[in-house]
Amino acid sequence: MVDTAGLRAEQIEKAQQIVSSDDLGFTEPQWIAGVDVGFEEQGTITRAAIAVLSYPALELVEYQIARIPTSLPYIPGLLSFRECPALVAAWQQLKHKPQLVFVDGQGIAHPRRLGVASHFGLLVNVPTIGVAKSRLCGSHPPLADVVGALEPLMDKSEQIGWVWNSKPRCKPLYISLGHRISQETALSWVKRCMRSYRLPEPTRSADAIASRRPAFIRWQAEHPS
DNA sequence: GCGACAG
DNA sequence: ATCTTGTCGC
Repeated sequence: MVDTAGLRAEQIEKAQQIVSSDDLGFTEPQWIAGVDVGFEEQGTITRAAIAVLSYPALELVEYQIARIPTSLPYIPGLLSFRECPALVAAWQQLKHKPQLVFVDGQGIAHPRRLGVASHFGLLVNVPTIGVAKSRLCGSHPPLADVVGALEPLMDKSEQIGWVWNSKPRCKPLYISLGHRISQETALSWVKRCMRSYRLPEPTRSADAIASRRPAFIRWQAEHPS
């Protein structure tokens, strides 16, 4: 089975290494990436995808896919151990190394402050932001029913992220710093990468590729190579 | 003890 | 996450 106690202990140690202040290494990034995973063969194969977009144009300039045997089932709180191996493999295939990465999942908005965005950022030493579609832990005041409504995501008295209405009539986004970025800066970069959809472009592109959405299949057909 | 629980 | 058609609302 899985040594969950050991993995949780590992998270507590690695969380100590997370840098929660701005250490971006850039003024204006040239490339921003989105990473996400999908599955094949009843989940036995994990398919990781990384979409590198130019900034500020937000156009896809490169993407890489890595397929790895799934080593762990999905266990709330231990998602990074299931997804990081494939994500790191895809990262190593990149020709264009992005200066900032958006990860589909939580950053420090995690029981032990090491969500997949933080764990991945630490493994490849790159600034990361966690953009999740639902909540893992923490609480927040009711969100006003208007676009742009924002509330801090709290755990006890500590702010671990933000809950933000990115689009009308859509569930909010749970945004938290992953690594080498402050929570304020993380939120500002998510806002700067929005293009009228619920999810920011880097995340949307990565999801389209990882899950083989029609949008990506079409893009692929139009771009020979 | 009971419920909650990223993807 | 993944399996999937139509359908409701802007």
